Amino acid sequence: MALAHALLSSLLVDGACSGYDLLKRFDDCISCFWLASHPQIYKELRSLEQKGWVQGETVIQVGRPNKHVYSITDTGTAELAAWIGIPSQPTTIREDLMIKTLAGHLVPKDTLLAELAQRRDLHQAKLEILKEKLMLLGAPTSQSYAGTLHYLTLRRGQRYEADWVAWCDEAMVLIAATPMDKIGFNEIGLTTASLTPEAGVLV
Amino acid sequence: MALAHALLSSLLVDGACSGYDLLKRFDDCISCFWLASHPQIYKELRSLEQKGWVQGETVIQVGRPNKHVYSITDTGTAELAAWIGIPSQPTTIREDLMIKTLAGHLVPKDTLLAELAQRRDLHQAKLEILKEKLMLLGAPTSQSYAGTLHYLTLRRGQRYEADWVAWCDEAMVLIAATPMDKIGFNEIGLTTASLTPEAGVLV
DNA sequence: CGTGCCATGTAAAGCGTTACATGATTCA
DNA sequence: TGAATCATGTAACGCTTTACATGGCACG
Repeated sequence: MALAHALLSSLLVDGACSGYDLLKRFDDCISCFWLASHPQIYKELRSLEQKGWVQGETVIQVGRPNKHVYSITDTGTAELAAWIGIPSQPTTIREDLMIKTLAGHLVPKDTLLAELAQRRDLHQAKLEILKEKLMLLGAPTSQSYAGTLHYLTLRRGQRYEADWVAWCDEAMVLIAATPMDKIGFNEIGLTTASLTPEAGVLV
Repeated sequence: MALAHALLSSLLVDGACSGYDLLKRFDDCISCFWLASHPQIYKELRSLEQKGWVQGETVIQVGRPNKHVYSITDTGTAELAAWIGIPSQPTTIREDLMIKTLAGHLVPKDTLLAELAQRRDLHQAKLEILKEKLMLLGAPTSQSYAGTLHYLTLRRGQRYEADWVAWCDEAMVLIAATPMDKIGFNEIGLTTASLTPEAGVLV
Protein backbone atom coordinates (compact mmCIF):
# COMPACT_ATOMS: atom_id res chain seq x y z
CA MET A 1 0.00 0.00 0.00
CA ALA A 2 2.82 2.39 -0.50
CA LEU A 3 1.06 4.45 -3.15
CA ALA A 4 -1.21 5.64 -0.38
CA HIS A 5 1.80 6.73 1.62
CA ALA A 6 3.42 8.38 -1.36
CA LEU A 7 0.29 10.48 -1.79
CA LEU A 8 0.14 11.31 1.91
CA SER A 9 3.79 12.36 1.88
CA SER A 10 3.29 14.65 -1.05
CA LEU A 11 0.24 16.28 0.51
CA LEU A 12 2.19 16.71 3.71
CA VAL A 13 5.44 18.03 2.28
CA ASP A 14 4.24 20.03 -0.70
CA GLY A 15 0.78 20.91 0.56
CA ALA A 16 -2.83 20.20 -0.30
CA CYS A 17 -3.74 19.75 -3.95
CA SER A 18 -5.96 17.95 -6.44
CA GLY A 19 -5.49 14.53 -8.00
CA TYR A 20 -4.47 16.24 -11.19
CA ASP A 21 -1.79 18.21 -9.36
CA LEU A 22 -0.54 15.05 -7.70
CA LEU A 23 -0.22 13.47 -11.11
CA LYS A 24 2.03 16.33 -12.16
CA ARG A 25 4.05 16.09 -8.97
CA PHE A 26 4.61 12.44 -9.76
CA ASP A 27 5.76 13.30 -13.26
CA ASP A 28 8.08 15.92 -11.90
CA CYS A 29 9.79 15.28 -8.66
CA ILE A 30 8.36 12.12 -7.20
CA SER A 31 9.03 10.26 -10.43
CA CYS A 32 12.56 9.42 -9.42
CA PHE A 33 11.27 7.03 -6.78
CA TRP A 34 7.59 6.43 -7.48
CA LEU A 35 5.25 6.42 -10.45
CA ALA A 36 1.48 6.37 -10.71
CA SER A 37 -1.07 6.74 -13.46
CA HIS A 38 -4.11 8.97 -13.13
CA PRO A 39 -6.76 6.28 -12.63
CA GLN A 40 -4.65 4.95 -9.81
CA ILE A 41 -4.28 8.32 -8.12
CA TYR A 42 -7.95 9.29 -8.34
CA LYS A 43 -9.01 5.89 -7.06
CA GLU A 44 -6.55 5.89 -4.20
CA LEU A 45 -7.53 9.39 -3.12
CA ARG A 46 -11.17 8.35 -2.84
CA SER A 47 -10.18 5.36 -0.76
CA LEU A 48 -7.95 7.52 1.45
CA GLU A 49 -10.85 9.89 2.00
CA GLN A 50 -13.05 6.99 3.06
CA LYS A 51 -10.44 5.98 5.61
CA GLY A 52 -10.28 9.55 6.87
CA TRP A 53 -6.60 9.96 6.07
CA VAL A 54 -7.24 12.80 3.66
CA GLN A 55 -10.05 15.30 3.35
CA GLY A 56 -11.36 16.61 0.05
CA GLU A 57 -12.97 19.94 -0.74
CA THR A 58 -14.41 21.05 -4.05
CA VAL A 59 -12.88 24.24 -5.35
CA ILE A 60 -15.08 26.07 -7.85
CA GLN A 61 -13.06 27.69 -10.58
CA VAL A 62 -13.91 30.12 -13.32
CA GLY A 63 -12.66 29.48 -16.84
CA ARG A 64 -11.56 25.96 -16.02
CA PRO A 65 -13.05 22.79 -14.54
CA ASN A 66 -13.71 22.65 -10.82
CA LYS A 67 -11.27 20.64 -8.84
CA HIS A 68 -11.24 18.51 -5.77
CA VAL A 69 -8.47 19.58 -3.42
CA TYR A 70 -7.28 17.04 -0.87
CA SER A 71 -5.40 17.74 2.33
CA ILE A 72 -3.89 15.30 4.78
CA THR A 73 -5.73 14.89 8.09
CA ASP A 74 -4.27 14.34 11.54
CA THR A 75 -5.23 10.68 11.29
CA GLY A 76 -3.44 10.51 7.95
CA THR A 77 -0.36 12.15 9.38
CA ALA A 78 -0.35 9.74 12.31
CA GLU A 79 -0.75 6.79 9.94
CA LEU A 80 2.15 8.01 7.80
CA ALA A 81 4.38 8.42 10.84
CA ALA A 82 3.49 4.93 12.04
CA TRP A 83 4.21 3.46 8.62
CA ILE A 84 7.65 5.03 8.51
CA GLY A 85 8.51 3.11 11.65
CA ILE A 86 7.72 -0.28 10.10
CA PRO A 87 10.88 -1.75 8.51
CA SER A 88 10.44 -2.26 4.78
CA GLN A 89 12.08 -4.44 2.17
CA PRO A 90 13.90 -3.14 -0.90
CA THR A 91 11.80 -3.01 -4.04
CA THR A 92 11.83 -6.14 -6.11
CA ILE A 93 13.78 -5.33 -9.21
CA ARG A 94 12.42 -6.22 -12.61
CA GLU A 95 14.79 -5.05 -15.25
CA ASP A 96 14.16 -5.95 -18.89
CA LEU A 97 17.58 -4.79 -19.94
CA MET A 98 19.30 -7.41 -17.80
CA ILE A 99 17.28 -10.20 -19.41
CA LYS A 100 18.29 -8.82 -22.77
CA THR A 101 21.91 -8.71 -21.67
CA LEU A 102 21.82 -12.27 -20.38
CA ALA A 103 20.44 -13.61 -23.64
CA GLY A 104 22.30 -11.07 -25.75
CA HIS A 105 24.26 -13.67 -27.73
CA LEU A 106 21.00 -14.38 -29.58
CA VAL A 107 21.17 -11.15 -31.53
CA PRO A 108 23.87 -9.36 -33.53
CA LYS A 109 26.25 -7.26 -31.46
CA ASP A 110 24.95 -4.04 -32.96
CA THR A 111 21.41 -4.77 -31.81
CA LEU A 112 22.53 -5.17 -28.23
CA LEU A 113 24.85 -2.17 -28.38
CA ALA A 114 22.07 -0.02 -29.82
CA GLU A 115 19.76 -1.00 -26.98
CA LEU A 116 22.44 -0.17 -24.43
CA ALA A 117 23.17 3.17 -26.08
CA GLN A 118 19.48 4.03 -26.10
CA ARG A 119 19.18 3.31 -22.40
CA ARG A 120 22.36 5.16 -21.58
CA ASP A 121 21.01 8.29 -23.23
CA LEU A 122 17.70 7.97 -21.42
CA HIS A 123 19.40 7.78 -18.04
CA GLN A 124 21.80 10.55 -18.98
CA ALA A 125 18.88 12.83 -19.79
CA LYS A 126 17.23 12.10 -16.42
CA LEU A 127 20.55 12.70 -14.75
CA GLU A 128 20.85 16.17 -16.27
CA ILE A 129 17.39 17.10 -14.99
CA LEU A 130 18.24 15.91 -11.50
CA LYS A 131 21.56 17.76 -11.51
CA GLU A 132 19.69 20.95 -12.32
CA LYS A 133 17.19 20.38 -9.53
CA LEU A 134 19.98 19.76 -7.07
CA MET A 135 21.70 22.97 -8.17
CA LEU A 136 18.53 24.97 -7.59
CA LEU A 137 18.14 23.44 -4.16
CA GLY A 138 21.64 24.48 -3.09
CA ALA A 139 24.14 22.90 -0.74
CA PRO A 140 22.79 20.17 1.53
CA THR A 141 24.47 21.72 4.55
CA SER A 142 22.54 24.97 4.15
CA GLN A 143 19.15 23.22 4.35
CA SER A 144 16.52 22.91 6.99
CA TYR A 145 15.88 19.41 8.26
CA ALA A 146 13.03 18.88 5.79
CA GLY A 147 15.21 20.41 3.08
CA THR A 148 17.95 17.92 3.84
CA LEU A 149 15.50 15.07 3.47
CA HIS A 150 14.31 16.45 0.15
CA TYR A 151 17.90 16.79 -0.96
CA LEU A 152 18.53 13.16 -0.09
CA THR A 153 15.70 11.90 -2.29
CA LEU A 154 17.01 13.87 -5.26
CA ARG A 155 20.51 12.74 -4.47
CA ARG A 156 19.33 9.13 -4.52
CA GLY A 157 17.85 9.71 -7.95
CA GLN A 158 21.05 11.31 -9.15
CA ARG A 159 23.19 8.43 -7.94
CA TYR A 160 20.79 5.93 -9.46
CA GLU A 161 20.85 7.51 -12.91
CA ALA A 162 24.60 8.10 -12.82
CA ASP A 163 25.15 4.47 -11.90
CA TRP A 164 23.07 3.32 -14.85
CA VAL A 165 25.01 5.54 -17.23
CA ALA A 166 28.29 4.23 -15.88
CA TRP A 167 27.22 0.61 -16.21
CA CYS A 168 25.96 1.11 -19.75
CA ASP A 169 29.32 2.61 -20.69
CA GLU A 170 31.17 -0.29 -19.08
CA ALA A 171 28.93 -2.79 -20.84
CA MET A 172 29.29 -1.20 -24.26
CA VAL A 173 33.08 -1.13 -24.01
CA LEU A 174 33.32 -4.72 -22.84
CA ILE A 175 30.88 -6.09 -25.39
CA ALA A 176 32.60 -4.23 -28.20
CA ALA A 177 35.91 -5.71 -27.10
CA THR A 178 34.75 -9.32 -26.76
CA PRO A 179 34.56 -11.41 -29.94
CA MET A 180 31.42 -13.48 -30.44
CA ASP A 181 32.40 -17.11 -30.25
CA LYS A 182 31.01 -20.36 -31.69
CA ILE A 183 27.99 -20.44 -29.42
CA GLY A 184 26.76 -17.47 -31.40
CA PHE A 185 23.25 -16.35 -32.12
CA ASN A 186 22.66 -18.67 -35.05
CA GLU A 187 23.98 -21.87 -33.53
CA ILE A 188 22.33 -21.81 -30.14
CA GLY A 189 19.89 -24.51 -31.21
CA LEU A 190 22.63 -27.11 -30.99
CA THR A 191 23.39 -26.49 -27.35
CA THR A 192 19.82 -26.50 -26.03
CA ALA A 193 18.33 -29.24 -28.20
CA SER A 194 20.00 -31.94 -26.13
CA LEU A 195 18.19 -32.31 -22.84
CA THR A 196 20.42 -33.55 -20.07
CA PRO A 197 18.52 -34.02 -16.82
CA GLU A 198 20.94 -34.89 -14.06
CA ALA A 199 18.78 -37.61 -12.55
CA GLY A 200 15.64 -39.47 -13.59
CA VAL A 201 14.19 -40.96 -16.75
CA LEU A 202 12.65 -39.06 -19.65
CA VAL A 203 9.11 -40.08 -20.57
CA MET B 1 5.32 -9.78 -20.53
CA ALA B 2 8.92 -9.82 -19.47
CA LEU B 3 8.51 -12.66 -16.97
CA ALA B 4 8.02 -14.91 -19.98
CA HIS B 5 11.29 -13.69 -21.44
CA ALA B 6 13.12 -14.04 -18.16
CA LEU B 7 12.06 -17.69 -18.05
CA LEU B 8 13.05 -18.23 -21.68
CA SER B 9 16.46 -16.65 -21.04
CA SER B 10 17.12 -18.87 -18.10
CA LEU B 11 16.14 -22.02 -19.98
CA LEU B 12 18.35 -20.92 -22.83
CA VAL B 13 21.42 -19.89 -20.88
CA ASP B 14 21.37 -22.33 -17.96
CA GLY B 15 19.55 -25.17 -19.67
CA ALA B 16 16.26 -27.03 -19.38
CA CYS B 17 14.75 -27.44 -15.94
CA SER B 18 11.52 -27.62 -13.92
CA GLY B 19 9.41 -24.81 -12.53
CA TYR B 20 10.79 -25.58 -9.13
CA ASP B 21 14.35 -25.27 -10.41
CA LEU B 22 13.50 -21.98 -12.05
CA LEU B 23 12.19 -20.75 -8.75
CA LYS B 24 15.55 -21.52 -7.19
CA ARG B 25 17.40 -19.87 -10.05
CA PHE B 26 15.35 -16.78 -9.41
CA ASP B 27 16.21 -16.87 -5.73
CA ASP B 28 19.85 -17.30 -6.58
CA CYS B 29 21.22 -15.57 -9.57
CA ILE B 30 18.33 -14.02 -11.42
CA SER B 31 17.14 -12.31 -8.25
CA CYS B 32 19.41 -9.35 -8.81
CA PHE B 33 17.30 -8.24 -11.75
CA TRP B 34 14.03 -10.17 -11.63
CA LEU B 35 11.82 -11.82 -9.04
CA ALA B 36 8.91 -14.22 -9.33
CA SER B 37 6.81 -16.29 -6.98
CA HIS B 38 6.04 -19.93 -7.60
CA PRO B 39 2.40 -19.59 -8.66
CA GLN B 40 3.55 -17.09 -11.21
CA ILE B 41 6.28 -19.32 -12.61
CA TYR B 42 4.14 -22.44 -12.88
CA LYS B 43 1.36 -20.51 -14.54
CA GLU B 44 3.62 -18.74 -16.98
CA LEU B 45 5.33 -21.99 -17.98
CA ARG B 46 1.97 -23.55 -18.87
CA SER B 47 1.10 -20.52 -20.95
CA LEU B 48 4.49 -20.62 -22.67
CA GLU B 49 3.96 -24.28 -23.49
CA GLN B 50 0.59 -23.44 -25.05
CA LYS B 51 2.27 -20.87 -27.24
CA GLY B 52 4.89 -23.41 -28.23
CA TRP B 53 7.78 -21.37 -26.87
CA VAL B 54 8.79 -24.07 -24.41
CA GLN B 55 8.24 -27.80 -24.36
CA GLY B 56 7.62 -29.81 -21.21
CA GLU B 57 8.46 -33.42 -20.47
CA THR B 58 7.62 -35.36 -17.35
CA VAL B 59 10.65 -36.83 -15.63
CA ILE B 60 9.81 -39.77 -13.39
CA GLN B 61 11.94 -39.80 -10.29
CA VAL B 62 12.46 -42.35 -7.56
CA GLY B 63 12.41 -41.24 -3.95
CA ARG B 64 11.05 -37.82 -4.81
CA PRO B 65 8.10 -36.30 -6.69
CA ASN B 66 8.12 -36.44 -10.47
CA LYS B 67 8.95 -33.24 -12.18
CA HIS B 68 8.06 -31.45 -15.35
CA VAL B 69 11.18 -30.34 -17.18
CA TYR B 70 10.82 -27.53 -19.68
CA SER B 71 13.17 -26.69 -22.52
CA ILE B 72 13.07 -23.74 -24.86
CA THR B 73 11.93 -24.44 -28.43
CA ASP B 74 13.19 -22.91 -31.67
CA THR B 75 10.06 -20.77 -31.78
CA GLY B 76 10.77 -19.64 -28.24
CA THR B 77 14.36 -18.81 -29.08
CA ALA B 78 13.25 -16.82 -32.11
CA GLU B 79 10.69 -14.96 -30.01
CA LEU B 80 13.30 -14.12 -27.41
CA ALA B 81 15.68 -12.82 -30.06
CA ALA B 82 12.95 -10.69 -31.59
CA TRP B 83 12.02 -9.29 -28.17
CA ILE B 84 15.60 -8.25 -27.47
CA GLY B 85 15.47 -6.06 -30.56
CA ILE B 86 12.46 -4.08 -29.34
CA PRO B 87 13.64 -0.99 -27.38
CA SER B 88 12.42 -1.09 -23.79
CA GLN B 89 11.86 1.49 -21.10
CA PRO B 90 13.61 1.53 -17.72
CA THR B 91 11.66 -0.09 -14.91
CA THR B 92 9.37 2.22 -13.03
CA ILE B 93 10.89 2.67 -9.63
CA ARG B 94 8.78 2.30 -6.54
CA GLU B 95 10.91 2.78 -3.50
CA ASP B 96 9.32 2.85 -0.05
CA LEU B 97 12.47 4.11 1.56
CA MET B 98 12.39 7.34 -0.44
CA ILE B 99 8.84 8.06 0.68
CA LYS B 100 9.98 7.47 4.22
CA THR B 101 12.91 9.78 3.70
CA LEU B 102 10.76 12.52 2.21
CA ALA B 103 8.36 12.45 5.17
CA GLY B 104 11.08 11.59 7.66
CA HIS B 105 10.58 14.72 9.74
CA LEU B 106 7.42 13.07 11.09
CA VAL B 107 9.35 10.61 13.21
CA PRO B 108 12.24 10.88 15.65
CA LYS B 109 15.67 10.91 14.05
CA ASP B 110 16.55 7.55 15.52
CA THR B 111 13.61 5.89 13.83
CA LEU B 112 14.71 7.13 10.45
CA LEU B 113 18.36 6.33 11.11
CA ALA B 114 17.46 2.81 12.22
CA GLU B 115 15.52 2.22 9.02
CA LEU B 116 18.44 3.47 6.95
CA ALA B 117 20.89 1.30 8.86
CA GLN B 118 18.68 -1.73 8.37
CA ARG B 119 18.53 -1.17 4.65
CA ARG B 120 22.22 -0.48 4.40
CA ASP B 121 23.00 -3.84 6.00
CA LEU B 122 20.59 -5.63 3.71
CA HIS B 123 22.24 -4.20 0.62
CA GLN B 124 25.69 -4.81 2.06
CA ALA B 125 24.84 -8.49 2.53
CA LYS B 126 23.64 -8.81 -1.06
CA LEU B 127 26.78 -7.03 -2.19
CA GLU B 128 29.00 -9.57 -0.46
CA ILE B 129 27.19 -12.43 -2.17
CA LEU B 130 27.59 -10.79 -5.56
CA LYS B 131 31.26 -10.07 -4.96
CA GLU B 132 31.80 -13.75 -4.26
CA LYS B 133 29.98 -14.77 -7.41
CA LEU B 134 32.06 -12.35 -9.46
CA MET B 135 35.23 -13.76 -7.92
CA LEU B 136 34.21 -17.29 -8.87
CA LEU B 137 33.47 -16.19 -12.41
CA GLY B 138 36.92 -14.68 -12.88
CA ALA B 139 38.15 -11.73 -14.90
CA PRO B 140 35.69 -10.37 -17.49
CA THR B 141 38.40 -10.31 -20.13
CA SER B 142 38.98 -14.07 -19.88
CA GLN B 143 35.34 -14.90 -20.66
CA SER B 144 33.57 -16.24 -23.69
CA TYR B 145 31.00 -13.89 -25.21
CA ALA B 146 28.16 -15.46 -23.23
CA GLY B 147 30.38 -15.37 -20.15
CA THR B 148 30.95 -11.66 -20.63
CA LEU B 149 27.20 -11.09 -20.78
CA HIS B 150 26.72 -13.09 -17.60
CA TYR B 151 29.47 -11.09 -15.96
CA LEU B 152 27.73 -7.87 -16.93
CA THR B 153 24.48 -8.86 -15.24
CA LEU B 154 26.29 -9.68 -12.02
CA ARG B 155 28.29 -6.50 -12.34
CA ARG B 156 25.07 -4.52 -12.63
CA GLY B 157 23.82 -6.11 -9.45
CA GLN B 158 27.09 -5.34 -7.70
CA ARG B 159 27.00 -1.69 -8.74
CA TYR B 160 23.36 -1.41 -7.73
CA GLU B 161 23.89 -2.77 -4.24
CA ALA B 162 27.10 -0.80 -3.74
CA ASP B 163 25.31 2.37 -4.75
CA TRP B 164 22.57 1.75 -2.22
CA VAL B 165 25.10 1.17 0.53
CA ALA B 166 26.92 4.37 -0.39
CA TRP B 167 23.72 6.42 -0.42
CA CYS B 168 22.58 5.02 2.93
CA ASP B 169 25.92 5.99 4.42
CA GLU B 170 25.68 9.48 2.96
CA ALA B 171 22.13 9.85 4.22
CA MET B 172 22.90 8.69 7.74
CA VAL B 173 25.84 11.08 8.07
CA LEU B 174 23.88 14.03 6.74
CA ILE B 175 20.79 13.36 8.82
CA ALA B 176 22.86 12.89 11.95
CA ALA B 177 24.56 16.22 11.28
CA THR B 178 21.40 18.23 10.58
CA PRO B 179 19.46 19.51 13.58
CA MET B 180 15.70 19.03 13.51
CA ASP B 181 14.10 22.46 13.29
CA LYS B 182 10.79 23.96 14.33
CA ILE B 183 8.77 22.20 11.67
CA GLY B 184 9.47 19.04 13.58
CA PHE B 185 7.45 15.87 13.82
CA ASN B 186 5.11 17.08 16.52
CA GLU B 187 4.20 20.45 15.06
CA ILE B 188 3.43 19.52 11.48
CA GLY B 189 -0.28 19.84 12.08
CA LEU B 190 0.01 23.61 12.18
CA THR B 191 1.44 23.92 8.70
CA THR B 192 -1.01 21.68 6.89
CA ALA B 193 -4.23 22.61 8.65
CA SER B 194 -4.47 25.86 6.72
CA LEU B 195 -5.55 25.18 3.18
CA THR B 196 -4.27 27.73 0.70
CA PRO B 197 -5.56 27.15 -2.81
CA GLU B 198 -3.97 29.64 -5.19
CA ALA B 199 -7.12 30.37 -7.13
CA GLY B 200 -10.81 29.71 -6.71
CA VAL B 201 -13.33 29.62 -3.91
CA LEU B 202 -13.64 27.00 -1.19
CA VAL B 203 -17.04 25.34 -0.90
C1' DC C 1 8.45 -36.40 16.01
C1' DG C 2 9.13 -31.99 14.01
C1' DT C 3 11.43 -29.33 10.48
C1' DG C 4 12.79 -28.60 5.96
C1' DC C 5 13.33 -29.90 1.20
C1' DC C 6 11.19 -31.56 -3.12
C1' DA C 7 7.43 -30.51 -6.37
C1' DT C 8 3.20 -28.69 -7.92
C1' DG C 9 -0.92 -26.63 -7.82
C1' DT C 10 -5.67 -23.43 -6.84
C1' DA C 11 -8.15 -19.29 -5.52
C1' DA C 12 -8.80 -14.70 -4.05
C1' DA C 13 -7.48 -10.27 -3.57
C1' DG C 14 -4.74 -6.36 -4.61
C1' DC C 15 -2.08 -3.47 -7.55
C1' DG C 16 -1.17 -1.31 -12.11
C1' DT C 17 -1.68 -0.25 -17.08
C1' DT C 18 -4.26 0.84 -21.12
C1' DA C 19 -7.99 2.32 -23.62
C1' DC C 20 -12.13 4.86 -23.78
C1' DA C 21 -14.78 9.05 -22.55
C1' DT C 22 -16.04 14.03 -21.71
C1' DG C 23 -15.87 19.04 -22.28
C1' DA C 24 -14.15 23.64 -21.68
C1' DT C 25 -10.22 26.89 -22.57
C1' DT C 26 -5.95 28.70 -24.52
C1' DC C 27 -2.41 29.24 -27.87
C1' DA C 28 -0.28 28.90 -32.52
C1' DT D 1 -8.58 24.62 -36.90
C1' DG D 2 -5.88 21.63 -34.38
C1' DA D 3 -3.24 20.71 -30.38
C1' DA D 4 -2.31 21.16 -25.63
C1' DT D 5 -3.73 21.97 -20.92
C1' DC D 6 -7.08 21.51 -17.19
C1' DA D 7 -9.78 18.04 -14.64
C1' DT D 8 -11.94 13.78 -13.71
C1' DG D 9 -13.69 9.56 -14.35
C1' DT D 10 -15.03 4.16 -15.97
C1' DA D 11 -14.01 -0.51 -17.59
C1' DA D 12 -11.27 -4.28 -18.87
C1' DC D 13 -7.43 -6.64 -18.50
C1' DG D 14 -3.05 -8.36 -16.81
C1' DC D 15 0.44 -8.95 -13.43
C1' DT D 16 1.76 -10.05 -8.56
C1' DT D 17 1.21 -11.44 -3.93
C1' DT D 18 -0.66 -14.18 -0.29
C1' DA D 19 -2.91 -17.83 1.64
C1' DC D 20 -4.39 -22.44 1.34
C1' DA D 21 -3.44 -27.30 -0.07
C1' DT D 22 -1.02 -31.90 -0.71
C1' DG D 23 2.29 -35.64 0.30
C1' DG D 24 6.50 -38.24 0.49
C1' DC D 25 11.41 -38.27 1.99
C1' DA D 26 15.46 -37.22 4.86
C1' DC D 27 17.71 -35.64 8.87
C1' DG D 28 18.40 -34.64 13.72
